[in-house]
Amino acid sequence: MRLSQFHLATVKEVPADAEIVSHQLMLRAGMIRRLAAGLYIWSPLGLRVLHKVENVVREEMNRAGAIEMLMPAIQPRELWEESGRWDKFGDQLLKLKDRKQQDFCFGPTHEEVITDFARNELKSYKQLPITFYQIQTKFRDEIRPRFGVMRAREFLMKDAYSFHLDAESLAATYAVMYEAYSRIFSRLGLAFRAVQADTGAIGGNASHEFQVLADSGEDAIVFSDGSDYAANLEKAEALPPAQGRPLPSMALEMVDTPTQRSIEEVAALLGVATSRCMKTLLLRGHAGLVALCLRGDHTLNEIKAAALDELGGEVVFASEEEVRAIAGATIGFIGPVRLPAEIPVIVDRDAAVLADFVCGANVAGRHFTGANWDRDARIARIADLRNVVEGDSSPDGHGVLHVARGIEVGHIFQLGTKYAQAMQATVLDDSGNNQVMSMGCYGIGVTRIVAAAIEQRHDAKGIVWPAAMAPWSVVICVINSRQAPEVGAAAEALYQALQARGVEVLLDDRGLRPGAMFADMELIGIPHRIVVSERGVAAGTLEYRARDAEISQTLSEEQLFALLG
RNA sequence: CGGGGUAUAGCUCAGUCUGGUAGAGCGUUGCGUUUGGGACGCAAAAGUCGGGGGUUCGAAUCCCUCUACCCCGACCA
Repeated sequence: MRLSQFHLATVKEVPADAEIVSHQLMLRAGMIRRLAAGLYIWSPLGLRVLHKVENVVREEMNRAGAIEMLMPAIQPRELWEESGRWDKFGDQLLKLKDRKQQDFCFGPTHEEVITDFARNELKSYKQLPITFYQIQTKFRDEIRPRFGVMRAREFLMKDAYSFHLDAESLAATYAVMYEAYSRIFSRLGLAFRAVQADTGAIGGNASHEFQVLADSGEDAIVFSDGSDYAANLEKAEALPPAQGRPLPSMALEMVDTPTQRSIEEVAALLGVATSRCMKTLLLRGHAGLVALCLRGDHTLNEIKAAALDELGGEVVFASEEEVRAIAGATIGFIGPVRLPAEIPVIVDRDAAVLADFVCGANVAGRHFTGANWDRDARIARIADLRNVVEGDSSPDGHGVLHVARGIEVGHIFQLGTKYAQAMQATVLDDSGNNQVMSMGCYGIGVTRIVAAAIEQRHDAKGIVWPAAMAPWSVVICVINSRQAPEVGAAAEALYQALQARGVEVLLDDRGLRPGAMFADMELIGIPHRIVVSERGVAAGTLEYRARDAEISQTLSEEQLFALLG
């Protein structure tokens, strides 16, 4: 590509609302332009990168035996009524009406459509297992789109769906997809981890997320240093503590804590560690309030809490009024001691082995010291309620957990029969009986990968693309060809020679001053740069510099060809 | 949806408190000089000051209202 014939739209300044590096650099490099909240135009440059990602994904899906197809972005309401998600999906589902006032939605995902397709097309167990996939635009009306293309409302996704006669076959394909995903992210040159995940809204059994490691990531992931255990923070189990609860050694005593409402303030006032304080949270359960107790230095895991029978699926904190009415104190002075008997106290495993702890007295401005379970407060039940922290034992018993940030770029699920059952997708088995098919689903956020790659690979000058994602492999920068025609001719010859070898080459023939040219090429992250100038032409050598190198080197044409393969 | 904020030239922003002829840098156009790390000179184009309403002799500025966008919390590829 001759740059003079392309539309490169780099800018020096960047809108103040671009918060993370990838968003800023994509804007500065001119890869994307915002159209509306969560909607982005992909410029010619951006599209080249997007296509690179798409092609790697496509190649690996094909290699794994999946078959490409394409489903409509717009889907009829009836299908979503069948699965029960028309209402359940919530406001993220963009609903539309056509001219006849019939209801449709813009697909946020395609389980319904593919299951409908499968029940019509698949009649016999002999057609199974089979995996379909598409690379297609999704729309989710996110509550808060942000970080540019990282969390946009409209985005490109590769979604695959597999169909099986039984769970064993599903597990086998799941393993194949797991491998395919690992290959994809490796080929794209990304540092990533596959972690065990909560199945969330999509539902089902086993599930893994593929997380690109980046400090700006929105997800917390944990992994063991003594095994290959890795999980989303939401999912990671906090093991019961090794030691049991010591015997009480202090008497229960009420102390004044007039303005100290937070654990930190109370601990500081009383001169005790936050780990000796009891954090008591009042939640609204389906049969009245429920108290959850955690050690003061631990945080509630809302996924674990939501799964408690008493809460039934969601975590809703009690209002200030409810707290005051029941416990006689405002938030900040709540504790398990002398709580009304109708409020069950569910205690975290680590909180349950505390003795002589500090807790709210259920009286405004007062806390207890020397509180002890059984003697002073009832335990209705002990459960795993907290988020694991750095240094906890790994749930598999090997090693210690570490916490990192990640960007979720892929997610695979064993859905089981959830959708096939609801939509009656059945096949005949080998004894002629109808069997509900088992399903797997496998998503990759194609657009998000582009942003995640930049988060991981950039420097002060701009993007540093991994080879597989670069819009062009090499750029030829031509210096002052207007006054030195032999320079232009040499650059043109090299351009032709590289093209003939199948190298994706960009010729910067814009006639800019060198500084401006170099800055642009570094911003957009071209991995290899050749400078053609009067002195190089005179010497018969090429000046080469890798994007991630500090200095240039002099190469012969043969050496360059060898380098670029 | 709750809480906070922003809206002025293509972009980044000043001007708003204290009402009085619309500003800067970058970018763009033309001419000239330049050509190894975002050049320089001269000239120029470019604004319904987010929309609507009000107060006033006079509104970017004060008041009301609507809209869009952004940030902090719950969702997800």
